[in-house]
Amino acid sequence: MGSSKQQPRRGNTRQRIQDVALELFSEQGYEKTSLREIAERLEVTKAALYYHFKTKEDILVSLFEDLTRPMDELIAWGAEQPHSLETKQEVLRRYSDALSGAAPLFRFMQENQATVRELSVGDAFKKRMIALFDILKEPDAPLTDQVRCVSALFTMHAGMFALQDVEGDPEEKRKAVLEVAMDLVAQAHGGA
Amino acid sequence: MGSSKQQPRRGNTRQRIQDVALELFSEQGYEKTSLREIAERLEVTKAALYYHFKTKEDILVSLFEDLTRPMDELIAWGAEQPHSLETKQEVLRRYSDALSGAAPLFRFMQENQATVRELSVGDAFKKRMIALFDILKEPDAPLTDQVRCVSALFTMHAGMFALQDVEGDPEEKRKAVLEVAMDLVAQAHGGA
Amino acid sequence: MGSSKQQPRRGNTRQRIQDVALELFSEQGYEKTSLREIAERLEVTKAALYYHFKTKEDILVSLFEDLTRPMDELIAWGAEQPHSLETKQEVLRRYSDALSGAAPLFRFMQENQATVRELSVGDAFKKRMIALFDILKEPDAPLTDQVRCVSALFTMHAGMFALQDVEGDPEEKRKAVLEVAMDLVAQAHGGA
Amino acid sequence: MGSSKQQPRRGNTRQRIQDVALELFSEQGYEKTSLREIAERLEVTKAALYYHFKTKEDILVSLFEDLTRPMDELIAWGAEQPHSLETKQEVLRRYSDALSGAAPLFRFMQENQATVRELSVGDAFKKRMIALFDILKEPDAPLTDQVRCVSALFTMHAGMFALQDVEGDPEEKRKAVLEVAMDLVAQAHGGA
DNA sequence: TATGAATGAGGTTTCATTCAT
DNA sequence: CATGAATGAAACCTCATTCAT
Repeated sequence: MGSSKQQPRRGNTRQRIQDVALELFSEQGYEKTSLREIAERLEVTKAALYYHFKTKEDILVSLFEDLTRPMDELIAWGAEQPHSLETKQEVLRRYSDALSGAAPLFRFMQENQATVRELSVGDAFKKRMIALFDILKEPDAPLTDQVRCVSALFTMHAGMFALQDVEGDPEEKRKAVLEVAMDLVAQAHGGA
Repeated sequence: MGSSKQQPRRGNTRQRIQDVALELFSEQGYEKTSLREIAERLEVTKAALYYHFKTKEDILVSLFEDLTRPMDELIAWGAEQPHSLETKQEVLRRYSDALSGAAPLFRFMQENQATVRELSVGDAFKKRMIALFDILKEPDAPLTDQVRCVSALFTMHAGMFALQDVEGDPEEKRKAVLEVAMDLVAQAHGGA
Repeated sequence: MGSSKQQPRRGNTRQRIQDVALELFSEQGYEKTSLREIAERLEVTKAALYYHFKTKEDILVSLFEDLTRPMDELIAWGAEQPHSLETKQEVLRRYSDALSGAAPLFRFMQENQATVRELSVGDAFKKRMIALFDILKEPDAPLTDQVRCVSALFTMHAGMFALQDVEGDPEEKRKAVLEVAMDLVAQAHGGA
Repeated sequence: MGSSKQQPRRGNTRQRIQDVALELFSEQGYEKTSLREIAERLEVTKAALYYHFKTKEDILVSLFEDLTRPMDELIAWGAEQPHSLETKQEVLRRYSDALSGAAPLFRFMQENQATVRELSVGDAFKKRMIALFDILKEPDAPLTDQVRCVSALFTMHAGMFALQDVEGDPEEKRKAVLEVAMDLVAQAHGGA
């Protein structure tokens, strides 16, 4: 407390870097966000960033690892359940929750696909998508129903951001998005 | 004619720049594609690009303008039709055609949203999306149906790329995507 | 003519970069010479260096290629001659001439072996040494005579610099160095 | 003793730093070896190095001082002896022994002359060379014989490394090198 | 004896852009 | 219609070093 100009910088710097980085990455994109910018916001030198992370990409990787753990667990759980509609719905419900806990990261992923594709997190992300897709779709579903499942996924990822201009409270939007996704998956499940 | 060793290279350089640029932009992203790279592929100097285009962004703008004209016309037409289901379906059908004629550009738009948002084409793109959305949705549609319309749009844009790993012939995929989009819009129309 | 501050910079920049680089590399070493330093001496920006050379190492490579051509030819010639003492002496004589035409480069090579070993020119240099060694030594020479040949080579490379503190005219020093080298090789030739 | 998981790590850290540093310096060169690298190999932090040595250069200086003491003594002894051939030969013999006890350091000195020249050890090394040279050569020896003495020195320093590719057992190589050096000095002594 | 956290200076490289020819 | 030469800004990253604990 008090007005010491230079507080002793406790052990939270790593976390603060992640916070600022995620904010900037998701606002401006990965390439357009320079380490200088991140450092300046934190009133730290660039070299300090390199004390905590080996490379720029490493910052992103760390964010991804920290924020997508719940999804990993969810997918692992889902993959072991029976392929029933109930399972699928439960997965969607929980996925929706997880998403809103890591919204900025997913906005980032959505809007920086070209960049992310070349990065190691791109692979991880793609694998997750495929795993989810395999949970939602029936083994020999016709093309149309496969599209429905993909569409459900996209709707959940992009829906929130696309609805930013639409008036209404965020929680209601989330429910609406979830409902449409559930619907699509239900149709695909029935149509098999 | 005469004894030119080089390829004919008529007044088509501008076009060739656009072709290569679109290919690279959509493959690697806008920021990761340098003018040097474009120039090298064309076996031309960077300075030559500046004879044909004022800036890097200008290349992108020109691509956008040239390739989205059909959509502009479609939207203008659609906005004047009655808000019937038939109109909406007709718009979706024609939009699907237009999309497959400019697939790389749309892939680019989809995968570089963060970049594009700051550029002038970002605005134009967003306006188009909103215009389309206004054609598809009923004026006072409930949130869920609005999501369905947004979802239909996203499905069309992203569907093709998302289905790259799924086996099947492209034209059939396109039809499947269109069918799901039509379905969503029909539900939204009926549910109003 | 006259005192224009900024002469039009003719097509000699590449050459001037090489000159300055060689001077600095040989004075201070490769790692301790920064591109900033080279650029400043030439009153040019760092980026200009990159117009003419792809990397820092490339500058060195170009120097090596340009300055060691005569040696390559000499070695190629020597390899085809009979293994007589006359051949060996002729090679030494001509090598001594070639060396004094590229003295700064060889001083650099001598004094930056650790650095150069990791660089592509290191390999080229080593190969040349081995080729020369093979010309000078008899196929089954005893170890001592092999050492004499190596020693002759080293004497020629390092001799000039090591004698900097000794008083005397450079041309005479060169002759003395050559004489000792010739002697060593003659002993080795006779001793086989 | 006790249940320490780590290696004993007594008060020998200073020594271990020197060992690793010498290994890396001689393998990669002084500039290319960073303190981070040394610290990592020792599983210690960079700051720990600064507890034992004031600067990076200090590590090198300490190595030099510790490893060249025998030579200092040898040179001091030699300077007081009569300038006879026997003295010279004795000096060479003992120098050869001393060299093989500190081979990596001398390899380092040989291969990093450019770097070392600016450092304090450079001076010390040069002074030693001159002192040795003064022992080996006759006061008014003709240029050629001076070259022979320099050459003898170079042969001993560089010979071992240059012969790495030649087959044969190290101890025999050392003897061959010594023999050639003795020969050169004998010629110089006789020729005066 | 050592570490954790940070700094300041500087390194090489890349980029979009300009302009005289 | 195009090139050759260059620039200024900025990028990512590494290094030796410091200091409170």
